[in-house]
Amino acid sequence: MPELPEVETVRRGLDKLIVGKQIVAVDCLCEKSLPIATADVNKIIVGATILAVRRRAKMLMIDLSGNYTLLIHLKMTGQMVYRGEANWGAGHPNDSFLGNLPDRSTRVIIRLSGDNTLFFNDQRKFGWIKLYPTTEIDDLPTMRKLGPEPLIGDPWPEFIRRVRRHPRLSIKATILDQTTIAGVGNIYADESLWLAKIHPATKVEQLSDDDLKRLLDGIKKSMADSLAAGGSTARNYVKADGTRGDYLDKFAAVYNRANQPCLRCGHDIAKIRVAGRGTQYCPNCQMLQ
DNA sequence: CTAGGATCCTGTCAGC
DNA sequence: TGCTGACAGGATCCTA
Repeated sequence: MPELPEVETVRRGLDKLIVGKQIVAVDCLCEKSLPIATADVNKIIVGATILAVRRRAKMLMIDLSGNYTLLIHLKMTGQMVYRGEANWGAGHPNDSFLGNLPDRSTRVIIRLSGDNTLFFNDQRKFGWIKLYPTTEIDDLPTMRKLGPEPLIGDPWPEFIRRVRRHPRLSIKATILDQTTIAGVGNIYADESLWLAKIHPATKVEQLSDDDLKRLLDGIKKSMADSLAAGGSTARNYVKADGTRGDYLDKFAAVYNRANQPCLRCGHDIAKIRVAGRGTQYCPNCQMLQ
């Protein structure tokens, strides 16, 4: 699912397409995906104009006129697809990008002025769209606790302070924790650990500040590279012009490459379980300390 | 407080 | 073919 680069890719797409448009109607096909009272949907969302699209960690914020904001999390399988004057989609990669919509993964349909439509598709129903007064967003506990943004400003001082809070935890579990650093998921965890030559199961207390500096650099590099290409997807991605690209062949050094040769040393990439997640790494380059 | 595990859902794939 | 279990890129809640 969408990690930071993918969510930022969604944000950039939506920013171009929906800002300035009015929400004409909202169709809720799955209550769990849109836990907002129908009365509020009709009173607050319908009729509002979209002012801005923001992102923090893996969450999207769509600011509406009337001082309300839609807070969106795509979780594992959420995606946004826009149909109308443009044909665009980003998020979890599957054929819903290209097929007729709505389909059986469609959870919410947002109808916009100018006969445009925004589909929120989410196969596993883990994602959601919530509504808050704009001024309350920053005060939400989940927002307040988030670690620094990897690609904004200098995250290092906060990153090292927050990593060191968990000396006995594996480094992979630590960086997957959104309160350590924002936006890292399973792909970028594995990729950045490979770049830094750190075994995913290493305890934090075994790592030097230099190790952790390399790891943060790896997080920044893998995310920046992915973002430059329009966000990764495991199988394919649909670019703004509707064509498909293949991320993994170009970027991923370890993710989804079990039993294939390490791009650095040629040793077979191994797959193990760390922090309850499938974990790929090079047993030769990434030694356990 | 910490760390580990179960859990929310649907779909796909490997193995029998 | 049909069944079963494992697994999937997230994050929260529960337990010890």
